[in-house]
Amino acid sequence: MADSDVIDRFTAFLRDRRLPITQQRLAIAAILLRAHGHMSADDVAATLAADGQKVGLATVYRTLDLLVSCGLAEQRDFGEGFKRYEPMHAQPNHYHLTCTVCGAVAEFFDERIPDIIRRTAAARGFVPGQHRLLVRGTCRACRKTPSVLDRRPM
Amino acid sequence: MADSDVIDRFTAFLRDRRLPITQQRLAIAAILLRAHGHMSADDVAATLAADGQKVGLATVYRTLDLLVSCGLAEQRDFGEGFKRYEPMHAQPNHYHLTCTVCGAVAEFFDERIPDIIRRTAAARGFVPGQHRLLVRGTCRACRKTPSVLDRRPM
DNA sequence: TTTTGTGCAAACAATTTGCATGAGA
DNA sequence: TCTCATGCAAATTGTTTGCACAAAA
Repeated sequence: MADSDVIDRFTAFLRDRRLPITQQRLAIAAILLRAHGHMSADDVAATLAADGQKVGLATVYRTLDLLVSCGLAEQRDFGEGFKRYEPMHAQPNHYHLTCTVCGAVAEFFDERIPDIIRRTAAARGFVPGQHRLLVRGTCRACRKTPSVLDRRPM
Repeated sequence: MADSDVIDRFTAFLRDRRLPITQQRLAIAAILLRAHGHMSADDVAATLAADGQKVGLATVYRTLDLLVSCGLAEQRDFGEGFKRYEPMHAQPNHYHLTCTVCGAVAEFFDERIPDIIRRTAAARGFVPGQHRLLVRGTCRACRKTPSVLDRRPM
């Protein structure tokens, strides 16, 4: 639950691999893991900069990779032309509703979906791994602006 | 059904907008629309080149955009770092099973999924537009190689 | 003959990499 | 002190754009 808990998991991971526990790594982990949204590498760097810490973008990318490797974060692609990183303390398996007007991302889960996938896959001899479901649309707040800007890849 | 049918729709679209019907446009449309898979811009250019026709990559991109605009193709992002284009003569709404070993893409559809989405969205005041479901895993043929290469964005 | 397209090369944006220097253990 | 990380700048990759020339209407 506590932030420090997650940071501890990260430091344990680093120690385990005999990798230095640097200020930058801790700062980046703190920013991403404390965030509720889905941040881009740039978002992380900007937050860091706003905080007075200047960390190179390359370091941000490298550290985000580490967080992904140890399972504390996941890379996401919403088809925006860049990637976002999602902290993994949330539900392990969930789907996304993204608003094409304001960019807000809401999450939901329905266990019927993995079930449908399991059956469909089994019927074709396909062994399913991860899956994702992305729904684009308009959130309650933006309802008035239906958004025709939906020519992005799915 | 016939290829020429789809090409006709494309030429009609061009004529309608008073846009020139060029050899390159016809060649690109023919290649993409005849394809069963999901091709990248590079794939299209390579096929064209193998055919003796040399068309600039920029033209390929521009024409693929046109095909998307007129609804004959859709842009897809499988998280590979580049985009693919899918001809739209197939089922209008379907989901993807992609093999992380060989890259094969299979399609399926299950009407319970749009249903679940409609209900979930309604419950939150979200107006759903398009949605997509992507399942990664291992296809029957590649079953023996479970693929640990799954650190790509979802 | 007047659009609009095409090809090429340069421009771009996100991400990665090489390398000299600096910080952790 | 030895290893590995960092920062910067250069390199890479997919895609887009500007512009002189060429093809379609």
